[in-house]
Amino acid sequence: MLNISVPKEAARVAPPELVLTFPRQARSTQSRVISPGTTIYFEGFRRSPAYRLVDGCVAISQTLRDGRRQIVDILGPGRLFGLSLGDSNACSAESLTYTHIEQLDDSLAPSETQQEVHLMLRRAQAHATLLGRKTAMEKVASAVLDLSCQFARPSRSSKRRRVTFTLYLTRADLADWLGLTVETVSRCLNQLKRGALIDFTHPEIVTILDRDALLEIADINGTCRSM
Amino acid sequence: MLNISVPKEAARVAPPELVLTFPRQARSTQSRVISPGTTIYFEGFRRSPAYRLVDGCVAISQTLRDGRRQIVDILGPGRLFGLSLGDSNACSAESLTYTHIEQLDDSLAPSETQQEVHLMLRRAQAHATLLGRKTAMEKVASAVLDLSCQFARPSRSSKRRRVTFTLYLTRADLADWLGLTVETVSRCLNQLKRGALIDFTHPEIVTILDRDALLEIADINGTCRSM
DNA sequence: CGCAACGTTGATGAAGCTCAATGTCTGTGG
DNA sequence: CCACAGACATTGAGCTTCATCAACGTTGCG
Repeated sequence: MLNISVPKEAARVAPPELVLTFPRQARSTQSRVISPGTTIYFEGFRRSPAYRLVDGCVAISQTLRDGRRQIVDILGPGRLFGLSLGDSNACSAESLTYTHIEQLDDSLAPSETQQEVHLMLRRAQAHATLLGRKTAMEKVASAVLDLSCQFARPSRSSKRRRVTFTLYLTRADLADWLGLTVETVSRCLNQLKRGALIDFTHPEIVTILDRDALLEIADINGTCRSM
Repeated sequence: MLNISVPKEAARVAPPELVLTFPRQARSTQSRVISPGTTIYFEGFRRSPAYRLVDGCVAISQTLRDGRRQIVDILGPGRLFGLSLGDSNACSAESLTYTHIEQLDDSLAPSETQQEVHLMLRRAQAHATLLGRKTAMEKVASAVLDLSCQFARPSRSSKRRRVTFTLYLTRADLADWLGLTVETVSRCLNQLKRGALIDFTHPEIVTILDRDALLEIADINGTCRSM
């Protein structure tokens, strides 16, 4: 007989009260700062407007019926999102920190949105390769490099190779992004720390100590290497 | 110490002689049929023209340095591909059977390519969720459903629920698509067969016997459910 | 303080990988 | 026609990686 067990997991569906609504307001560009953990739009619901992420961090995710969640992309400053075409959102979007977003009006140059969609696609493909074919260690190294590019702080002394960035993702977010568990993510990060490839004292402020070694492990294929 | 072992695997990089070249020819739509296993364009090389898949099956894939391969999408009749923007291909494209493709000229309605890019993105996101969060059984069920939609044969008697389709992918291709191994794919397919959800006598002609049960297992999120 | 959310660490278990043997099908050449 | 080779698929046995379960540490906040 066919005996298929669904992984048991508490339903982890986001509470719908948190969904963001903009006050009605005519014409001028709507801009606002939202708190960590705000759902900007929700998978399956009527399509939302598009946004520009001015500052902060947003996770784009999908959720299976039983609550398993997959973060499909992590967005940093400058990225656009909510550009889908259908009449419902394919994904949810959630802020991971205080985040400044701007609602896009229709006057945006189409080439800009087109470029963003292509970027999303390239990143989604690279991420599929990561999810399907990389080991836990490789996944974590890739994630650290990707995030260091998107969230690098202007290094005050510019001592080369020592990029520091804020990790807006919790270990659980990282796990949902990388197709791992919290524990595995934690173990990998600490292994990288012990190996002196990265450093952190607070769990959310990470410094890259040996970028080349990380690149070596991550086996990155262009997408992030060039970032 | 940091002890990261790379999965051992023979380099599986495609032989470059097989790369497709079109004969130079002015203006008229170029159309041709290519053999199974032909590389239409190669990851990292100068960007190719775009194509329409008239008939057959094409795999879009990426490869890690050590040869691990991830198939990022499987295309059936009607799909467009090679639409990337950069100046090199992010992925390779390979035919999996005798495949009729048409080179697109620039006169194509931009809305059509735009729609295709959005479709690619939606599918890549759904696939990321599959790769990161589904079990082997769920992955295989999802794949069977997806392929049955893209490659369903016109059923002669239209007895409902009994869709039959040609599985152009080998077990190895399925494994590379689903982030599994050949053996696991084979075991799952045979388990579905023993459970009478699908049937096949030849390994490449598959019949769906219980679509609802497959949907139940696959936990599909819209993308394919609606197909 | 005491609770809640998050992170770390260790012990154990299982899903899926690896390795190996065998089966099936197709095409080729004697 | 049959033997054989090669590619692909199946099946079983054992092992590895990562998930699960559990305990404990840390931080921040009412």
